[in-house]
Amino acid sequence: MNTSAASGSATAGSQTLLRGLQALELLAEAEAPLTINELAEGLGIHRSNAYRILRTLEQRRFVARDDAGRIRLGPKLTALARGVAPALHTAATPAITELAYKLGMTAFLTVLDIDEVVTLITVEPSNATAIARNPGVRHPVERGAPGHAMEASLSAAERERLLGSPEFGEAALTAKRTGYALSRHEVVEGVMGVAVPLRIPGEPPAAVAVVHFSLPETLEEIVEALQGAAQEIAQNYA
Amino acid sequence: MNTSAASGSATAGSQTLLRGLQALELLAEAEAPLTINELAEGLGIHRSNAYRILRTLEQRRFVARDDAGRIRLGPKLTALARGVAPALHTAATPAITELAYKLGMTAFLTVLDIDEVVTLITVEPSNATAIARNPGVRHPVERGAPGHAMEASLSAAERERLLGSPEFGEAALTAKRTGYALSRHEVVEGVMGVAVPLRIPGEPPAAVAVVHFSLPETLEEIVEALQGAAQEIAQNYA
DNA sequence: GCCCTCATGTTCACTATTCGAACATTAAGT
DNA sequence: ACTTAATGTTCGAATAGTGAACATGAGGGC
Repeated sequence: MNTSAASGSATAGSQTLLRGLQALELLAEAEAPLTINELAEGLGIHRSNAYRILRTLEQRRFVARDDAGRIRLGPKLTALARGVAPALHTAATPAITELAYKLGMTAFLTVLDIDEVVTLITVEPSNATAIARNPGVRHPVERGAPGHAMEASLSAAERERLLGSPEFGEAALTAKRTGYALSRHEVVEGVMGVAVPLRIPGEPPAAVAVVHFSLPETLEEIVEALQGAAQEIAQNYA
Repeated sequence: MNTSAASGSATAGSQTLLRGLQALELLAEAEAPLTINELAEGLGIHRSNAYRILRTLEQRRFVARDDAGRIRLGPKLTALARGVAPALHTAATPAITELAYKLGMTAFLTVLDIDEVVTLITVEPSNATAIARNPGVRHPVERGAPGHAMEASLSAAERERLLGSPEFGEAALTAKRTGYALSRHEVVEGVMGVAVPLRIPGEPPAAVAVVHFSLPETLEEIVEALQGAAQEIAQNYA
């Protein structure tokens, strides 16, 4: 038995746990709840194994079954997600909120997860046209202002370790020089983003950003506000 | 080997997966990142097992190690949490936002996870004094207006299956009659909550709620706005 | 410098745990 | 009533998990 991992004599991982985690990923990606057959097939395992995994996930409330017996992620995961970078969350929420209302734009905080940008906090001021970049949204670093800003905040060695090469991208080099990053249409069509990096020792590389529909005249003001927010977060950080 | 579960001849769960999930819970509850020793001890397992579990969790990015080698939950979990009740999320976000701005109070959506209330969505209008009830916050059903409202929306049979007894609490009975629930100081000291139930077939019992510092004169208006939001969500639900 | 201690990480033989074919059971078509 | 399909469980064979013991490295005191 070797589904490409978890075997071999070297130091491997745990097969059953791996499959359980993959089950969670599968359920998160599926837009509709899955049946056991779909789950077993998706994992490439026998149904009876899927059952054992399911029981365990259910027992810990990571998943729940709806009226029709279909399997879906449980609210427990939302609770778990609260444990992601709690100190950063606490330090950043007020500053991001203030930023959003001050500029009248959707503001957010992102962190770098190896080679992916993950949105942690989003605040939409009431007057802003809704630009959905909800917490949990994820995409490669190469796209979008926050990605460029975070890439720019890495040392060559860090970049190599995380992204596999020490050579910075065009946009990141620009951001390294100017201290902020810009993007157009890179993540959401028709939307522009501005971001500044935020590095806190012990926390992953992060960025503070806002998005808007058009290039504002007041780019300098925006960058200043972003940098102010970043500083405030760093200071409030316990 | 029987750490109280995962053994026996009947239909049991998976030991390794169970421990992996418990590791995630442990990391979520710890306010600071853990060392491997702490993790192994917390799980009551040998260090070498903790390593294998850790490797697997790391491989899937459920956890990450910081510069000091300490273990913390990864942003991946925030991404996963996006898969929790996505249809409900989509249907509810606009209505909750509108509600918050209309009433000038912190508004939120909760769901019932067996016997616990979990907050899924929170919106704070700019003028509201910050009342932190962030997504993922969790407490027993017995406390708070949303809990009472959701309890009231259950049938006796459902209540028995979920909570172990078919006998409704005082507050839930009141809510059953009036159609909304009230609470004071039950979750956050000095804060009052108003909630209405929201049942959507295929989704867990939910509630729409707002919180405020004092009992407003306009309770009727608030209840009407809440009911309006609940209806809107039900209609937008795909 | 040297020795001691504590924390991290890996190896390997033994066995508990997982695997999956086969068997039940219920539901929905035809 | 017969067929197809989906859900759930059982049990011996085979594999993946367990933890004592072995490495390695980083301080800390003397």
